[in-house]
Amino acid sequence: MEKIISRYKGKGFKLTPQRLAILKFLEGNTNHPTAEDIFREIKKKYPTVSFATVYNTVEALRERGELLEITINPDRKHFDPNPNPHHHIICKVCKKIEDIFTDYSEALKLPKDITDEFEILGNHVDFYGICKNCRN
Amino acid sequence: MEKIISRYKGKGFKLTPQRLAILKFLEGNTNHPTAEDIFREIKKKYPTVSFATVYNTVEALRERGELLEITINPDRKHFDPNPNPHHHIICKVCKKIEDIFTDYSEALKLPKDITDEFEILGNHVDFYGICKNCRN
DNA sequence: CATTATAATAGAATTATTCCAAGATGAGAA
DNA sequence: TTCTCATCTTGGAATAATTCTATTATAATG
Repeated sequence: MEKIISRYKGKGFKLTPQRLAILKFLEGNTNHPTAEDIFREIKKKYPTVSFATVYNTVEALRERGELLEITINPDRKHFDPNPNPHHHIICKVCKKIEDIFTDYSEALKLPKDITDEFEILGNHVDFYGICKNCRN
Repeated sequence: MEKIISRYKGKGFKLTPQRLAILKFLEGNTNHPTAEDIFREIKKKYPTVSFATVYNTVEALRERGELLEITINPDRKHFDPNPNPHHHIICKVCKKIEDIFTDYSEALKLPKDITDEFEILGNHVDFYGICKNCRN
C-alpha cells in the first residue's frame, strides 16, 4: 500500500480515496478485469463512485504506462495492471483470459515492405483456445 | 461475381441482393472495413439497407469461416474477408490496418502449464507502429 | 408457381464509453 | 496550518456500437 502511494506521489497524479481503491484492486490482479468489474468492486467501499472515475483512472494509468488495454475479447475491453510486455490466451467459451510470459520478439520478424512503411512500436500475441473447465 | 455466387449456392446461405452487394464489396477488400464502412457502401445502391442486415451478414460469414473479426483497434471492430490465418499491423495515429502474411506458428510455442490447461485453437499477432504518412 | 424457411427492415433496446458542468478536494505554496 | 488552484469526482446526459424484436418480404426448393 505504501509502495503504491510512493509510486504515484509527486508525479502529477492526484491520489484520491477512489483512485487508491482502484490501485489497490488492480495491484497484482491477474484477472484482467473490465471497467465494470472495477466499478463493482470500488462501489462496495465507495457507493457513489461513477463509471467516469473508473474510466478516467484507467486512462490516466494507461497514459503513464502503468496499465494495458486488452482487446482479445471482441465483446468488451479488459485491463491489465501488469505493464510489462506479455501475451494472452482467451478461452473461446468462458472468455477467461490468462497471461503468457514467453518473449516472442526474436521470432516476430516483419517483412521489409512493412518495416519500410511502419516504425514498429510493439507487438502482442493473442492465443485462442478452450480451457479445461469448458471441455467438461 | 459468378464465383462468389457459386461459393454460397446450395449451402443454406440465402443470396439476397443486399448480401450480394456486401459480398462483392468484401471480395478481395484489404481495407479491413468496419460495420459502418460496409453499411455506407451498400447504402449507395440499397438506400434502405439496415445495420441489422450488415451485422447479420458478417456474422453469417464469420460462422462459415469466410471472414475474420479483427480487434486490433480498441475503438471499433474491423472485418477481414480473408479467412486464411494471417496477422495485422495498425498505425497508432491514423488507425490504418495492414495485413502481414508471415506464418509465425512455428515460433509461437506455449509453456506447458498453458497447453495443459487449454486446447489451443489459433493465434493472432498484433503489431503496433506509426506509418510513413503519420511521421510527416 | 406455391410453400416455407430464412432474410430484410425499422426502430427500439442494450451496452459500453465519453462528455459535461458543478461541486469537492489533494497537493504544494505561503 | 491554511490558502489556492489545478485536478478529480459525480450524476446524468450524450454518443456510439451492437443486438433484439416484430413484421414484412423474398430466395430457394420442389
